[in-house]
This record gives sequence, C-alpha cells and structure tokens, in this order.
Amino acid sequence: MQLSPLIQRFVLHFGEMGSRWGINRTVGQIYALLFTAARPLNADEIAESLGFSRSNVSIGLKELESWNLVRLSHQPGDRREYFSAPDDVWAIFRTLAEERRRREIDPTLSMLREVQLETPSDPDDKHAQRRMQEMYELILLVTGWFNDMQKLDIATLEKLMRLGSRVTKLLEVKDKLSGAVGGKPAEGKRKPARTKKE
Amino acid sequence: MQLSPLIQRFVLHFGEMGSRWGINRTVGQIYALLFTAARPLNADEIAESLGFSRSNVSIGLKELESWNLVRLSHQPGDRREYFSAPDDVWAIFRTLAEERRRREIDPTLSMLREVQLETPSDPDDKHAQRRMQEMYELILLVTGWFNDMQKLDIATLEKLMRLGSRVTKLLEVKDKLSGAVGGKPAEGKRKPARTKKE
DNA sequence: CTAAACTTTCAAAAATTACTGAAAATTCAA
DNA sequence: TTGAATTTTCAGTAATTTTTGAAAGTTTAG
Repeated sequence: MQLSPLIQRFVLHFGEMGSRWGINRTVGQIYALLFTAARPLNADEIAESLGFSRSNVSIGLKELESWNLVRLSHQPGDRREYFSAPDDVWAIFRTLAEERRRREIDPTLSMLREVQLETPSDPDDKHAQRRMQEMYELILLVTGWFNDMQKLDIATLEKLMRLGSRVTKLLEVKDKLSGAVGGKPAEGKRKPARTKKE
Repeated sequence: MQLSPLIQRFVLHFGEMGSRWGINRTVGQIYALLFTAARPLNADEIAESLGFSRSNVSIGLKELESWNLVRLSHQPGDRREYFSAPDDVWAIFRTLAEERRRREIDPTLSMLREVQLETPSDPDDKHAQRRMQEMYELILLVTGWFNDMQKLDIATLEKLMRLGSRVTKLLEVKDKLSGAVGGKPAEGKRKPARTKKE
C-alpha cells in the first residue's frame, strides 16, 4: 500500500518525534498510520506500508497494546487481526496521560514515599530528605488534580479549558460567597487572586 | 564524596527512570544529586560522587543547562563553576513543562498546521486530514489551557488544584449567574454540568 | 604575555537498543 | 487430528547512543 504524501509526512514526523516521546521509530510510525487510516489494518498491511519487517511490526503492535492505544478487530472470513486507533481523540489523550502517569510518575512516588521513612544520618541527609518531601508533595498535588480533571466528562472539561485563566474570577466569587454566606471558610489570609503577566 | 544510602537511592532511581523520561542515566543522576545537595557542587565533585568521567559530566551539565534546570554560581577565590538546582519546586515544574512543550509538542503542532494546508488527493486522504485536524485542535486546547494555568501565581494555582473536580460547582454557579444577571451568554444549549463517575 | 587551572571537544570504545529472517508456536477450518 | 494460515519468539546483526581519555581550548592571576 503506497502512502499518500500527506500521510507519509505525518507518519515520518511521528517516527522522528518518537525518540523525544520515549517510543521508538517503528512504534511511532505504526501509531501514526493507524491514527490516520480510514479502516482497520492488519499487520502485513502495516509492514508493507511502512517498509518494516513483519516481526518488527509484531513487536511494535505489542508495545502499543501495552499502552492501550490500539483496538483489535476481525473481518468476516479473515483470520488475521486488524488494528485501529480509537476514534475519540479525547479518549486517546486520557489513555496516554494515564499510562504515562503509571509508568513515569508512580514508581517515583513510591520511591519518594519509602525514602521518607528512612532516618537521615546527618544534616545534609536531612536536607536531602526535606527536598524529596517537597518533590513528593508537589507531584502528589499535580497528579491528583490531573486525575480529578480526567474524571470530568468531556463537555465540562472542555468548558473549563476554554475558560482558561479566567477561572480565577470564579475563585474570587467563590471566596466572596463563602465568606458572606458562611460556607467553609478559606484557610489563611486571602489576597486578591491575580494573574501574573509573563 | 561518598553518598549516603538515602541520597544514593534517590540518585540511582533518577538514573534508571531517565530512560522513561527521555534523558540519559548521567543526566538523571546529576540532576538528582544537585536537587538534593545542600550546597552548589562543581563538576569534579559531581564526577567523583557519581563515578562518571569528567567529560561525561560536562556533557550532562550542558544538557541540563539547555533545559534551564540548573543554576550556575561561583565561590569566592575559586575559578570553578558551581551548579545547583533551583530551590523552588514549582519553578522546576514550570520549567520542565515549558521545555517539554517546546521540544515535544510545538514541532508537532507546526507539522499539523502545515499539513492542513495541503489538498487531499482522495477520500482516504481527506479522512486522514480530518483526523489530523482533530488532533491539532485537541493539542491546541490542552496546551493553551496549560499555558493559562502556568500564568497563575502559585497561591492561586494551588488553591485551584486543591479544589480539584469540585471546580465544576463553580462552573454551575457561573452559568446560573451569567444567565440571570445577563453577563456574556454561554454559547449553545446548556446542559447541567455533571461529573462522570469513572 | 605566560602558565596554571579549569572546561570542552572529539574520536574511538563500550553499551544499549532496534531490526531482521528463520524457525517455533499457535490457531482454526476441515 | 492434520495442515495451512498467521503470529510470535529469538539469536544474530545493524544502528544508535553513551561514555571515556586524551588533546585542544579558554580563562585569569601574576
């Protein structure tokens, strides 16, 4: 299967970017191809289109499966497996974020958690442990937030994103309301929220 | 300089994770060491502590500089350069996010933008182009939001994060208010925002 | 300017990772 | 069961990346 220049360009780009994304060229190209394809493709078609060996494609697809980034399907009267990328780009984004967290963040969090339990042997050690704790808390806060955002349904999430930094206006309103009506009072002194111009 | 077991563990972890983060072992370990160190270190100290060759450390530091992740300083009466990681973990997080966007996302965005200008040659091509556009718009929305969030000052950002998915409550309030008071009317039909339980 | 102190560059070696073709394993229709 | 179709594994090779030591380059005190 000959690739059109349009698709070719996309596929090659993903192959090259692969290294920066922590995946290899084969995997990047396979995914790009599946993403743009109008119908599911089987491993032979992929191998032929991209000029990789059949076994290389097999390994690449395994990798993509482990990332939950491909769907498997079958065609009537054909024993081969057909692969496709999920249609919903939001779903893809979520999967990607989730898997990255699982592989790239969670192991670090456990390490940091365990390291907190050890007893520092000198002042330098104590300092190091404090730094690790700061890192731990930041990661926890950010990933927790990410997690929360991922739980929102798409429509809400999109609304929130389009709101962008104007969300601070809502925060101000909220602070005022909860102050006046007697809801949960905010902790600490409250400065007016401001956006910092970069 | 002998590393304590505590710091050793942290340093080795960062070295190993390096591959998943798209940096190499040397760079990961150097950064981990600087992050935990109670004072700036010079290149020789780093090389000795980690058991890398001096030149390897030099290259690693260059890489970290290109990521804006280290600060340079000098000690009185010493010509050597001393390196340290910024104290503020939030600043580190921002730098990291910014650099990653620049290297990992921006090139893809330009490619997608350019590819939109080409004329698809057949229905498959047309489909591919549509998919690329979906991807483009999603990335644009998400990175734009990220950008906005990065502009907030830390206190506000932290408040927002701790609010988590409860932020939807504010969205509801806002919708009600703007409807009643006659603020900027929301575009399209408005369904009550709901969080989807995963 | 010179020499000592320090840093960077670079070619080559070492280590790691990607890729292939052939063979083994699996699956399923008959 | 058998055997044809298909997928996976794996040992060897190729390509890439990392690391090093030596040499070259830079900076600055005197």
